Amino acid sequence: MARGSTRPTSRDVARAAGVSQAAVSLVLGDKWRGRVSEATAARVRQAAQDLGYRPNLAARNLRLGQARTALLVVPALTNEFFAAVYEGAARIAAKHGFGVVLYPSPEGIGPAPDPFASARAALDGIIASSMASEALTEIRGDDLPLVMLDSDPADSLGAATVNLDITDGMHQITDHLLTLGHRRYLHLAADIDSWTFHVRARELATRVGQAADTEVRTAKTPITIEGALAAAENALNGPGPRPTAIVCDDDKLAVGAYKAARRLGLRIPNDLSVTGFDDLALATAIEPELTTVHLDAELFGERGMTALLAVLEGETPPEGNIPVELVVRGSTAPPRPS
Amino acid sequence: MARGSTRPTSRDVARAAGVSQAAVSLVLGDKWRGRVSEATAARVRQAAQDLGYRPNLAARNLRLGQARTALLVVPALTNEFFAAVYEGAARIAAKHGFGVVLYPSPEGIGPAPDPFASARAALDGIIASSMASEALTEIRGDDLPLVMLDSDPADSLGAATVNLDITDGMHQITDHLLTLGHRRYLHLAADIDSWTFHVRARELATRVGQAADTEVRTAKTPITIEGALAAAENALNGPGPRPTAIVCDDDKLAVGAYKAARRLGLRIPNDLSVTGFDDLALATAIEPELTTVHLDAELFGERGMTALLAVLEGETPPEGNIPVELVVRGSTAPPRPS
DNA sequence: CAGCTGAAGTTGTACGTATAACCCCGTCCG
DNA sequence: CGGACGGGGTTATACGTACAACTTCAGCTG
Repeated sequence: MARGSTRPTSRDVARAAGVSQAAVSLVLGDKWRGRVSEATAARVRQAAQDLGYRPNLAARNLRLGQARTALLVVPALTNEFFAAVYEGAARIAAKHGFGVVLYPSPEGIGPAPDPFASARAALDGIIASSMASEALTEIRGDDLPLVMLDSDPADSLGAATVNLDITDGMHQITDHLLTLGHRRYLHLAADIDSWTFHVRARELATRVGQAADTEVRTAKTPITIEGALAAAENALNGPGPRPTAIVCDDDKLAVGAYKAARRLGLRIPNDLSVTGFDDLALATAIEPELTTVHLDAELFGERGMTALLAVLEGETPPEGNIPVELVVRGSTAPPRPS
Repeated sequence: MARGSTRPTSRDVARAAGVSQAAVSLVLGDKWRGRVSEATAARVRQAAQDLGYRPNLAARNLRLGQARTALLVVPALTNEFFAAVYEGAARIAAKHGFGVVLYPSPEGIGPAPDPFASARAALDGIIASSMASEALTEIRGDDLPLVMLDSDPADSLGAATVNLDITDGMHQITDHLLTLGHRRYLHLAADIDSWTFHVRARELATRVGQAADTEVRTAKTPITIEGALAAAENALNGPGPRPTAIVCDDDKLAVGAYKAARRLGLRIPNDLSVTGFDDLALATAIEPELTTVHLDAELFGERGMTALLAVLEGETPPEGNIPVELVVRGSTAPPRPS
């Protein structure tokens, strides 16, 4: 681990500037007004510059008893949505001199080998996205401040929660499809026991159920294109009259639905309408472009970090869901008259 | 920043177990063989468990003079490719008790407000992916160990480099298309001054140029679907006989090519062959599925971290490019006989 | 039984920083 | 002219850990 010549410390800077180490700390910490003369301050800054001095973060954190670092726990970073959440969170964090370190889920990296590795970075707080709380308690020390994204506000154990307005998103989708005249639905559902997906299923069922002569079939699948393809094809081939619209829990599932439709010779949107959820890059890559609910993932991350910072300051984080918006593209149309 | 009751320290554990702080450090650091009795060791571990003790990383890092943390610099995390690079790097890092912290490019987060924020975490080394070195020098202290991914081995200023075998990837593509019989090519090129993209252009030109009666047109575009669409449409409408194959620097650009083809009423692959590069999730989402070069991004990240660890140990990192593989799907076919 | 050895600890210190508490000296006021 | 005051610093200390150097004592050997 030999780092050639050891890095200069504040003491080295002090020596070079002909002052005490404390003075260096004062100047560089911007707390020198009325304590150090303008001239010496300038000398110190120059010396720091010349030596290429960088403060030792470990020492600073130790002294201050805080790390200015938050942990973001996400299921999978390769999902564009969570990458955007990270970027939003990191942007706000940077504004406050905080860093964000990632823990891409127990699956992605494996559980920490020993109990200490889980505390890899010194942490001030945790933002957990779409996570079951069991996995969390291992990471969370005893009482690390916690903000939960995308989780049931009802049982978040006192942790602050930030959510997208999923409910409204589902309402917008169903209203759109009902207005177009669809009556027979297939719900291509993510096979994950998670709050958001529960909400989606529930809202879809009740909302559609309020109209007359409607029917909702459900097919569960892991969130992969192949899984969705198989599930959709299977469900579309099922008995009884074929659904005219597929509501997918996720854009990726919609891609599977597209492929199933193609296999069965159904044209989208003429023979079959398909909707997604998330509005990932995928949505506009496929043909026809996907009608889906746009989620502002970056804003989601920003709000999460804002909430965490509030908690750290002892304030109550702001309430309120983040609005979402249905984006109507080419994958939905009125059902073919039978 | 009040964290209710302060966390227990090794001294608290010592008190609880009736030993000295040093003994705690020994036991928990697994260096106690022949220094502490089995019985006391057990008592210490129990006490640590009971108190929920987590060592203070800042203090440990300060003591050891190392952070066990690497910085990964990537252009944009929302690009699935770089997210995968991260996961690979993080996996290897975790195995060695290292953490990985991200710096998603000057663009993504903005330059660090003050020179110190750039050193947010205490770092042992840097892995920079697809970056110009200017942006780096600001972050890199004076002599932080550096590994460069996806950069010109010839002018990496002594830093270790790890690369995918881009050259071979381009050869595989061109050989595939030449064998199919294509003679007129459009190169949809990323408008970025970066090593990889230079290599791609160069290899395409020379390789295709070696065959008789061939022609390569180039259209530059930013890496966005809309940009690629515009560039491709424009180029396809250009004067002279129309290209029969579009070679794209990137899968995302291929999506633009698909859209251009659709607009012009050209069917893929019958009227027009299209190839990508990267093999992102996009590649199998679009129809027909894209013939592209598969890059193992995770392995790329793993190799990058392995190289960095080697440098940190004072060893010479392993050489050799990572092999890539052409995946032939449905977007390429022999050109229509004219 | 003096001296040595090894087990089982303990004491002490250093890492680099931030800051509280102190100090010195020139000025100004009463 | 004594003392209060403030500008411009300095000295000393603590944060929590890891580890080198020391201590203590029981058991053994010659």
